[in-house]
Amino acid sequence: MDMEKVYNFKTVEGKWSKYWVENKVFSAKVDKNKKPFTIVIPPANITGSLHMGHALNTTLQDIIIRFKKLQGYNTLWVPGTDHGGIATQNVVEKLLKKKGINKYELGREKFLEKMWQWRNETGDTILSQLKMMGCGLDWDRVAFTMDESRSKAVKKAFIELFNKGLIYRGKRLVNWCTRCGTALSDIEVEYADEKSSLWHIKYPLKDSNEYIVIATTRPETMFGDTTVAVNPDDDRYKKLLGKIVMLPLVNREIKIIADYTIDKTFGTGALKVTPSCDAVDNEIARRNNLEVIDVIDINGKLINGPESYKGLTVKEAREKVVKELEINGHLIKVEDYDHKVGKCYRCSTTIEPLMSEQWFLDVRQMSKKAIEVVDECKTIFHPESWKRPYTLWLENLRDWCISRQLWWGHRIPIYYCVDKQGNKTNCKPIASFEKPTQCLCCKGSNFVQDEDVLDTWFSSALWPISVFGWQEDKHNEELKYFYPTSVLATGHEIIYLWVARMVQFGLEFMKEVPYRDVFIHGIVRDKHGKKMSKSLGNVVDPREIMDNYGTDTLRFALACAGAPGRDIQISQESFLSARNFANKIWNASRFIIMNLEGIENLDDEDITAIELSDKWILAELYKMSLKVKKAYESYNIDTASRTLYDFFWVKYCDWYIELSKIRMMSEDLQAKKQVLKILAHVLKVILQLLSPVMPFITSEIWQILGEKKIIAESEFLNELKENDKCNIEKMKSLQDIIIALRTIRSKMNISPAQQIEALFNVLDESKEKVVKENESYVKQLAKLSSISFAKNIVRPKNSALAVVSGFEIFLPLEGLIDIEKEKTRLLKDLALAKQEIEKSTSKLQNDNFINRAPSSEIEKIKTRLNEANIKLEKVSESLKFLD
RNA sequence: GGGCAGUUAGCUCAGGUGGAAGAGCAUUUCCCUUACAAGGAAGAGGUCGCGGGUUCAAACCCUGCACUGCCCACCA
Repeated sequence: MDMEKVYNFKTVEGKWSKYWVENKVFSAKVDKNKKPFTIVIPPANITGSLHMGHALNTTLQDIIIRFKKLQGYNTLWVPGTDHGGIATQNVVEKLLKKKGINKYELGREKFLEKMWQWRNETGDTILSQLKMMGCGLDWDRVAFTMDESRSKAVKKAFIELFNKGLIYRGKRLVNWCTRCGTALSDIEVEYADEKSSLWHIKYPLKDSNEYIVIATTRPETMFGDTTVAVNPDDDRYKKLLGKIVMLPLVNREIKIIADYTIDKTFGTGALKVTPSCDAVDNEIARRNNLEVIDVIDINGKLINGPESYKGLTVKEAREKVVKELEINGHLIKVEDYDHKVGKCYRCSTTIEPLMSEQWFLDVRQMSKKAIEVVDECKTIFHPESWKRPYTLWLENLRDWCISRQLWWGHRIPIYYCVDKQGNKTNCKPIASFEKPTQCLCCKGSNFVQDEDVLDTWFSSALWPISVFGWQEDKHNEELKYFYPTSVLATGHEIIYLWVARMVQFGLEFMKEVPYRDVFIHGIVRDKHGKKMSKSLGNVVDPREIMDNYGTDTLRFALACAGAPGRDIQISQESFLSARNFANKIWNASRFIIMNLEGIENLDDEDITAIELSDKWILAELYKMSLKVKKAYESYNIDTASRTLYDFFWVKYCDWYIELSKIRMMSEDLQAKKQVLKILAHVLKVILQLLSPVMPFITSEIWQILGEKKIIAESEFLNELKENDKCNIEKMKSLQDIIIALRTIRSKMNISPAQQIEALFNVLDESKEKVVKENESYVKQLAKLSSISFAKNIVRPKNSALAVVSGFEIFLPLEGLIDIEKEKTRLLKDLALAKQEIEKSTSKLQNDNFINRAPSSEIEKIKTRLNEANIKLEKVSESLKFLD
């Protein structure tokens, strides 16, 4: 077998990603004899190309899917993309704008053609990137939130909800983005700090010289004021309640009323109430039956104010109002004031709250049920700490504004009856899949469809049921088998936008939660903890990492990067160790494979552990395997990855392979076969356990090892239940000796090529046997020419000393030893021993410790004290000779 | 204003149920020893944010506080 010295990921990765797709390795069918394990991918927006967030999200899901497949589940991971509503429309709008095309001039139909063209040309970019990443998705099931079937699901859901009376139309205060020209739901508004001013304005009382001062951040909305509100307990204003004030500049009469929500301590304690521009004010107006006067239109320009203001932008109007108030002496003072201003989550334009006719979804019942199922652990958050934010959000949720004044999206399946002139009649609108033929009220046959489209998250919320064909009429086997899905993996930024809504819709339409587990992972940040963004220029492009270091490297680095639920910081440097790990795997495997050449009949079935090192590595392997599997099961992907790394590098390579070298290269074919069997077995188990994280390199090596089934389709090898802890302890003694001797060699600068002899003075007879039996280990790894065991050995001149594992070891180093260095070393040892004696003694002299600590703990301390005492004695003795 | 996380070696982070502080990177010394220099061996580096408490024993449990980050919220 020809294996390069440095792992060449490029050829390996290309080969396997192609293989998995072409051979439909991850395709799944209903199979009632097998348990399903299902994940639906969070559908990426079609504007997207792979960024670190996707890379993390999909890596974690792929790890879970591949692990479950190895465990024998019928796994299914459904791929797909999202049409992405505003985000996508914005991208195409911008592209057209560059070409000088305006969407309104183009018209709805032509614009949608452009949208579809764009979607068809670039919308699958991210899917091909997921293939490159090796994601074990079922590529026969690619879904798109706006394909025919998913569109049907959206209509079906809308019609059902409408007919239940849960979807209603109403004029309400909504979040309006003047740039996107659409309403947004409450969660689509992001708040940003903005430096502004607080203007204190005099509102004069009618027929009086008195006035009340209000404080506002939005003076330009004053033309929509319908009252001034104060707290009923505010002594300053009690006498003014019910009085009339004259609204400055327009001299309209408005009343001073009391409302308990007014904060006496803020501003002047008096609030100008503009019900059409502010949610709080709107509430006050509702409670007090106040008039609502629109002052800002959907273009962000003033209406209904004085003639000279009409058509001004908010900014222009503000400047003008302030100036006029100042001239008229109404402006008392202007304070600097920082506050949060709502911004569109897609284009960052300042949101104007304004009155608008929209479709709303009544979420009260759905929210209640969505909270219940999480309380009852029908769906479990990992980590659990996300349960509370989820619940709190649902508890305070207001009805969902689901209509958007966009063109790209699912057009609302509502039809209005129109008369011959094309004007809407007063007949009841009809929710329907197709244009109705006859009006139920007036028997008319002319209809127009609602112009609006649905919030993109409406179709996302249906994802776990729509991908399994809930919308299709035929009896649905797939939905029954694969739903509820097993786990949803996502970052915490879309718990509200998406996760909660899927639970609501899943319960509403299926009477069953959409997934058993929700695995919330962190958001990828740069090495300074900043969110990655193009504007900050701190983006680490996963494709670049894949190109430079390989996909397995990217995946491993991400898998290790953080504990569940915590944001992770990642930098170029963090990929180096993963890259090195891949190379280490390659070379260790290459070494085993080289030695396997020409050896036949290596059967996993009859592995016999002959030596201590064999028993030890099998015991460690068993321990590690349990730990890794448990970690995968509980979504502790970082623990699984790190455990594998450590085991492979330290236990397997640094110790077991090193200890096995002699036998591996031995002339004795029996001995050689025996050790290679274990080496190969351990390697295979590691490869299997690691394959979910690093599927490429493990698949390749697995194949080179001669396995017929590919690793992804293999089943976990049985661990040899070698779990005798005794062997781990025995090995520990030997390792301690080896390390002690290596330390001396290193301190004395003895070249690795130079073999030295060692005299082992036995202090603890119980250890003698193990070390004697395995003295070759010590000789080999500490590079000794010979070891002689005896009792009461006299210290040879010019020798170095190690007191370890029940031995006093002398290394005669005539001509090599540096007496001063040895002295320093021993003095340090001595100090440590003294410290230990002090600590242990004081513990053992403490009656409370003796009475209350478990006996095993007391024994441990006694042993420690004993060893320290021996060390102290032997080291001081030795120091005398050095003078 | 609430809620949630975090604070451990120079940097990035691990540390189930409390019993002598760990890794990677960086750093020092030695070594191209026939798998790997993207490597091997050895070392240096930490009063585990601060103050109380519980306990024989606290990085870990309880309680204050400080700082950082995130999310939510109608102080105009």
